[in-house]
Amino acid sequence: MNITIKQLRAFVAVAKTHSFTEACAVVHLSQPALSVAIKNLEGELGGALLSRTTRTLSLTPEGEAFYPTAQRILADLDEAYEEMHNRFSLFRGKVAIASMPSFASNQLPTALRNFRDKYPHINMTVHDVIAEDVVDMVRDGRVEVGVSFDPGDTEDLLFNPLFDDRFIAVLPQDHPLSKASVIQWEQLLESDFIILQRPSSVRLLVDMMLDEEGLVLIPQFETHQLATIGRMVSTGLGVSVVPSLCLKQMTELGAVCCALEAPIISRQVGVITRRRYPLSSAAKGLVDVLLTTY
Amino acid sequence: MNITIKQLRAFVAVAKTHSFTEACAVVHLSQPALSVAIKNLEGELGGALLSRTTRTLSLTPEGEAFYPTAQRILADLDEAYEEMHNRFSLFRGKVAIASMPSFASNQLPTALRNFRDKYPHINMTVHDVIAEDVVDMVRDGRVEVGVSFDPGDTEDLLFNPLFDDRFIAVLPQDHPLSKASVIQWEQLLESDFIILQRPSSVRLLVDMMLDEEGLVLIPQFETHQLATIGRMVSTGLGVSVVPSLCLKQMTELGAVCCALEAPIISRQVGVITRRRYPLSSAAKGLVDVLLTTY
DNA sequence: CGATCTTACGGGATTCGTAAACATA
DNA sequence: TATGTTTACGAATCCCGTAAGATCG
Repeated sequence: MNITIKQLRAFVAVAKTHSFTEACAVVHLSQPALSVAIKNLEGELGGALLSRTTRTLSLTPEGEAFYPTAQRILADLDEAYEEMHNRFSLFRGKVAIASMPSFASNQLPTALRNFRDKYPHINMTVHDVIAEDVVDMVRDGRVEVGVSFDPGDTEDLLFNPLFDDRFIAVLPQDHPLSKASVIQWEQLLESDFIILQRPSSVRLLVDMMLDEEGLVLIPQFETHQLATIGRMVSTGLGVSVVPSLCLKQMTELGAVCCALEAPIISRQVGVITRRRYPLSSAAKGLVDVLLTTY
Repeated sequence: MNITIKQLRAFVAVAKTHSFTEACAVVHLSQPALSVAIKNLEGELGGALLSRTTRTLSLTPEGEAFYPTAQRILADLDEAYEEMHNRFSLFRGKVAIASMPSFASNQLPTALRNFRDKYPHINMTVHDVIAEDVVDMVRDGRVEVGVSFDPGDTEDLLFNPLFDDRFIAVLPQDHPLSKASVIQWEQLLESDFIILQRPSSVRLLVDMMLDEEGLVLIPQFETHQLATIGRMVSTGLGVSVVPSLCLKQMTELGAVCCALEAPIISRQVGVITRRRYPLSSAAKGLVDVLLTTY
């Protein structure tokens, strides 16, 4: 079978206009070229589609049957072509991103806003999940882009750092240390402590660090929402530590934030994508926006 | 847009096999040729469909989206191609024929049998209507082929004669004329007469002829079924005239048929088709069978 | 180093447009 | 005869296959 799309277009044009001459203009072909195109198509199909004398032109019954089919195929093709063009030109498409909650609620919105301004017709899905799940979702392709801590040396993932996230102290406004520029961990542990519940990466990191330093933390309160911590601290129930990402949020909730050291706990936050798997144009655009926004 | 079907086939083959090398065999192309085909397709669409290193090959998200579409288009095309091929090769298709009742019930069945034997998969529709309606149905395209009397010089119809149909006398077996080889109209009119009711072409023709010859016919019985005439004649109710087409039928019903002359009423029976409108392959085949069967 | 895809290039087929021939109302 | 389609043919284009180059595991 050796049908070409040009032949189909030629046939549809002739069938539509009922004239070779008029169809010429439609397909941008000379009369003879169009004539042979139709002839070849008929040859491929095994019989005549058009019955033509110099004065009358009509479709054969077979041509009549083929006409809507040819139209449908061409329409389908054109639609697919448009669709692809739109995707590649980022005029439309979709992309899914997963982000750890702290980033999702603090920095991500402005990035999304930038992206939306640049590519208004891209459909987006945001998954607000804990840091470990971000990595998993990227790994098995449920999202193309993730924002989380550096997953370390992995064979199948790529990590593009955005910034350093270090832990900061969160204090009530009337706390004795609230005016200090830098606070030591040992100083902080003297106050009642509010901290995130166990499965979170923040908690795990803090536990690990304290263990190494030989410090002991007796949590007075545990919760699983950063916002709750902020409110509890600001009402004077105790102190806490959160990723610096959450500084703005904590301040808004009425708490005071201070740098924290000895040791400085910090992790790289960045964009995670799959290695050896290509990104969609939309995802490339999103990664680009993320990297330039921060 | 300059996509070609070959490019689509190339893409689908690569996407299916996940390998250029294997796909080569499928599309009967050399590796480099296939490579440029894909490259050109990607160029047309505006971005990459495949992500390829020397060891791994995967679809981009855009390629993933395009793959089923491309498959569908190709399947649609192949199906249309098959369909057309089948029609032109008379392996399948359909044709409608209209025939006047006398021919439909006497000669047509064997022709249809021949046609069916030759082209077993062609769908047929037979319209058993009076001679005038046959012409009308052909004229406005409700059927492609008609069998009827010569419609005369018409601008829009073609007539292909099959045979001469002359009127014959129908007599009871014990009728005095039943042994004659030829009967005159005047002799026949001496007996009681059974004849078809008015709108039929047989009746009109007979009336017209008698008028011209100055003969008078007083019908004893009128009916609108040829079979009824046959039975009435064979039971001795009277005599009649029918087209020679019906000879066999009349004989089977127990009547005797004789040639009739002075004048000989005859008309050409033949195949009617539209002028300047092409026939479908199936219709051509049917006309061919009709012309060769008689 | 081996397997695989890409680039380079010459030959061949296809297809185009111009010009002339042909056909029908 | 005039309009519109087909055939003929030279030219340009496109596409293929061979050979060499590049790249990843």
